[in-house]
Amino acid sequence: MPGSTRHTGRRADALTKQRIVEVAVAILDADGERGLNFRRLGRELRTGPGAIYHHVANKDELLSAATEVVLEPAVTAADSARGRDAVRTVALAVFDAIDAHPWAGTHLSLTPTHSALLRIFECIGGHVRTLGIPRSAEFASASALLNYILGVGGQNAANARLAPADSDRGDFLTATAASWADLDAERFPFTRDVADQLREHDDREQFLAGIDLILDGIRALGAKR
Amino acid sequence: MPGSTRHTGRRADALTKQRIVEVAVAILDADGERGLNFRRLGRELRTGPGAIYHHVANKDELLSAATEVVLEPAVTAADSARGRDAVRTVALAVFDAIDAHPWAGTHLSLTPTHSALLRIFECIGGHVRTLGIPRSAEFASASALLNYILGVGGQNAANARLAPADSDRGDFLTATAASWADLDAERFPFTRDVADQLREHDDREQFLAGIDLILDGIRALGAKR
DNA sequence: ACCTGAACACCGTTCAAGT
DNA sequence: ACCTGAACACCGTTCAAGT
Repeated sequence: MPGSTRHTGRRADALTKQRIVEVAVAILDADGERGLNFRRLGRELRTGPGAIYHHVANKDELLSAATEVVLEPAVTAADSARGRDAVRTVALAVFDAIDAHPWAGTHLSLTPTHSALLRIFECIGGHVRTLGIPRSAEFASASALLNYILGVGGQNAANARLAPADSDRGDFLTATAASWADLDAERFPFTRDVADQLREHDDREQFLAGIDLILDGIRALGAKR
Repeated sequence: MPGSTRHTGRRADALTKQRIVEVAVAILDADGERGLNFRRLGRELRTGPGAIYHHVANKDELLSAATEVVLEPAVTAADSARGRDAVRTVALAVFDAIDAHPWAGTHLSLTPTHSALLRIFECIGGHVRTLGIPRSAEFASASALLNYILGVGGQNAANARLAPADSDRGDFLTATAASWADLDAERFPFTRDVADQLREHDDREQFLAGIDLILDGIRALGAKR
């Protein structure tokens, strides 16, 4: 029988960091960060809460490891994307990962030292370097792109918390757009006017438009030289 | 005697939402979000934790009110900034508020519905509207600016948590720069190279450089018409 | 060495009892 | 009407006892 063992202290389905993180990701995807705790994790892994600590140092490390798992496609994109679309490719990969796993966006926004960010930053920087801008502007340009990506990611994550996965996202947008259209005409003329655009916009497309604005701004630095 | 009262059920120094929020801001500034709890708040206000709930609905509302207070200069800037520097003015006001009160950056990143953001968005949008870009691009452009501002704010807040107020910020930057310079030369050529720039960069200046990149990108949209 | 789960510390929130 | 603080529910984390 595969996996059969005697009943020693160890379990047949040995607890590993990988299994713990997998279950954590499933809980996070189902119920968000609020749904994840060591008692529930223990229950789903058929053990006590203390056992988890033999494999992860604390909840923060667990969240980081879970974030690493769901950001894997983005990091892979970062390691291999080349050419003029490299930034758009990796940016979209990050966007999609956070869209599918909003809790990861929150964690990344709160954890600028996360190792995935370093590889994404490197990818962005490598591309920025091909644009022929002054050396002194490279760091700021790459940082601007990463900060924008994290900003959108954080907002997306927050919006996902407001409009839970099971609720209708269209209803949520419609309600927000309606409240914008109702704002005081004197104080909020712009916001009132763009209420329609909010209703019909595509998050992903708009995210890319922002990336393109920054890339255009960076290219303009090169042209000025 | 001013303020003297008999010892009825009410207190001489009546509990008000304003006083509660003031004390909360002081605690948050001193010890961050981790330092704020209802027991401590009660102690400093010479009452029990339950009394707070007569004036604020819960901790989230308390954090929002505290954020509102420290973002007041930014919101004022948003309501009055005019002309070509309007976006830079309001962006810097937000930056400075979060720099002085990092916990507010975290809360804003997590709360896209915060009323202060609406006024900042309106200010940004009003300026974007003067740039002569297609109507269809206005919403995305204003959103890009706000998302960038919130992204930087969130990162700043996270960095402040990593390098507490009392520690030397120069040491922190030096240590991070050193770790970047030590990265694998094959996999992280860009990050290694910009380690020096990290060491010497000015956060505020770099933040503005990013705002300018986006504004340049937006202006390019107008030129294309 | 790894697992177990009771216990500890801490915190948001509620509520019955007070004035 | 507002205040008080004990109590409840919940959770991260530790640790003595097990195998």
